[in-house]
Amino acid sequence: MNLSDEQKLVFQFFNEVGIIQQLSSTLFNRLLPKGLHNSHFSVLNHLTRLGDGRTPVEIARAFQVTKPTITNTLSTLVDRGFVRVVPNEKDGRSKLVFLTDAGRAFHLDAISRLVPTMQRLEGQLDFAAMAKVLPELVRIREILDKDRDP
Amino acid sequence: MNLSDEQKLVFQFFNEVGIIQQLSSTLFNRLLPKGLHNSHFSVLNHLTRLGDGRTPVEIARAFQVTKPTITNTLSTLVDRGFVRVVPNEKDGRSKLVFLTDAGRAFHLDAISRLVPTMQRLEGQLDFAAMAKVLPELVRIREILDKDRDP
DNA sequence: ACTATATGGTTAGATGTATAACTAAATAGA
DNA sequence: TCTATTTAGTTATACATCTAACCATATAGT
Repeated sequence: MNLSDEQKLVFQFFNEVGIIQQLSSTLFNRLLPKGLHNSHFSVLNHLTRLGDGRTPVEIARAFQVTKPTITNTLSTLVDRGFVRVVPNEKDGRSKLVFLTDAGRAFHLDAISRLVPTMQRLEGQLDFAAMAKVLPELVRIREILDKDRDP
Repeated sequence: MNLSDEQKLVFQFFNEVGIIQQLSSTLFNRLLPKGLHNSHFSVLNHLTRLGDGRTPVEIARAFQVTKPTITNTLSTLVDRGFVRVVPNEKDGRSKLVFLTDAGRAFHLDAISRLVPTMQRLEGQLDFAAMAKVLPELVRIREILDKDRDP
């Protein structure tokens, strides 16, 4: 029982992706203050870029994490005073997440922490290559995403 | 304070990588028996492909995980009887990891579990694209890897 | 209108991985 | 040779994320 060459390729691909994810998330986590992680920053970034007033499930879907995970992430952000979570008038089951002023300030501060590392990477990473690869990654992500439920 | 377009690209790239990692590892984890994860299978796969008798630190470096992480992963594999960890005669500080027969058998069994999913993905994934992207991923991984310690 | 199903969210529990701090052994430099 | 530094590994601890099970509310089918 062996894997075909194509299956080995898939495995190798996911292996590289896993390592890059590990290295990059460790890199970013170290830049954030104690107790705050990539995931918290990402949520603030998402709400800043695309607008707040979204439900937890919408946010969970955007990052492809489970509902308990987003509950946990949001509760940390609430404890830090970076978001407010209020009942949704339109739907009694759900809630809406809003950024606070402190949350917006923290987001700006976090970005300023990231910049020096980004600039260091700029000297080494091949942006043209990354830009070319990105659409392929998006397609692969979409396929995996569609595949996972049935 | 804003990110440049290039910095946004880097962020978007790592974001896609993170999501793909999450989806793929969840996919594979579900295929393995209760209590065994991607990480355990990967170690067995590594030792099978490249030969056993390696030290824990060598294995940790191959997957870019920390020493406590590999200690934990190996202890699970030892508990399951899939590897033996013995003192290294050549270096009193270190140990050597060997596959057991049960470990080899489990590895084969795990592969047979993966095959149907792999075949399902074969119908959807673009292997040519993945093969083209892979070398770029390797280069990016190597840059991140070099960058992380200094 | 009522019941069954689907959806949003939380709680409980398990586990993988990280950092910090430690011990033991090897190596390098005076 | 002796000390200082590096390297291998473990232990303690924190935390993000997962699955399973649950409650509350909304929607659909009869």
